[in-house]
Amino acid sequence: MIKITEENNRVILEGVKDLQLDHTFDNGQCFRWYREEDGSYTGVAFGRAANIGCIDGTILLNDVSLKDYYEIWKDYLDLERDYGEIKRKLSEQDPDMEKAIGYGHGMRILQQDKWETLISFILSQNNNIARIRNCVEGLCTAHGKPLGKYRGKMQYAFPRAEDLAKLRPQELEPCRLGYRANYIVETAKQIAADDGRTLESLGKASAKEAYEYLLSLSGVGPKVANCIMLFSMEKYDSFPLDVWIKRVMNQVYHIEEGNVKKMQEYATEHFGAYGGIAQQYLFYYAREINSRRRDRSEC
DNA sequence: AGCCAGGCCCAAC
DNA sequence: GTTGGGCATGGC
Repeated sequence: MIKITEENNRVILEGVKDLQLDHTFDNGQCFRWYREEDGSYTGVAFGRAANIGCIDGTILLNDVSLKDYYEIWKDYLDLERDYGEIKRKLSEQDPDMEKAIGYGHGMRILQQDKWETLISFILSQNNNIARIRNCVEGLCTAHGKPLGKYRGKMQYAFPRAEDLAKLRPQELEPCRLGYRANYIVETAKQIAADDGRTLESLGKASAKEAYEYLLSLSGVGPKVANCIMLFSMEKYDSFPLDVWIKRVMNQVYHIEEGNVKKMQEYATEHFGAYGGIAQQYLFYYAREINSRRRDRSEC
């Protein structure tokens, strides 16, 4: 059980298991969290800026009220889910999965805002993570509501659909989104048309229903749709197949390169309801061992 | 300096 | 229904 205390505009969580900040914020599922010198992360979600740190296994939600903890951060960090159980089941599948989970053991799938996830992953196509972050930040700075200065930097909410829907693609040129600017404006129009109601309703819709609606949006194909369902709609059987995972499916599970259908079937058969979570452990592991980034041990 | 990136669209089969 | 070229941009 998590022990929750509040003091000095900060919420302290003791007894949180299976959460390591870099595994969660630096695994490619989100683009607006920045690592500080002390290993904490500063970012914006659902229109709130915050800093999240970890000392000796205790999670510190800095500049967070108890009210916001219950209304936003508890679910955002997916703290009600038992990842120990999920990891145990997935680890039984094969030694490579076990190894990937050992590597990213503190990863949790954030429950992000649907609209923000939609736009962010349209921007992700044929792009790299470092630049996706710049694209998202540029979009927020240019078109998001200012939230005031926080930790030495002006912070902005993610832009609203109705604001982006008013733009001409050309007006997004300063954000350097490339050809994706057209998709952003088109999709913003589609979402703003019913004030985002359909998009929001997809959380309770079937995976099939959500998938079909998402594919109807400009710039959303199978891979992006699966990311949106996994990272913002709690549809954990969604299995996004990007270039990294395709590589893993080929090299580790020996499925012919490009046989997407067989890859999806393999995921369904072996990882089932937690396919998307399995996919994220594999993604993080595959990328980390290929980037030999600096060691980041922490609690 | 090139290669490549959490792919999708659209035309041509 | 499947396949392949084209695609803006900049990190590395």
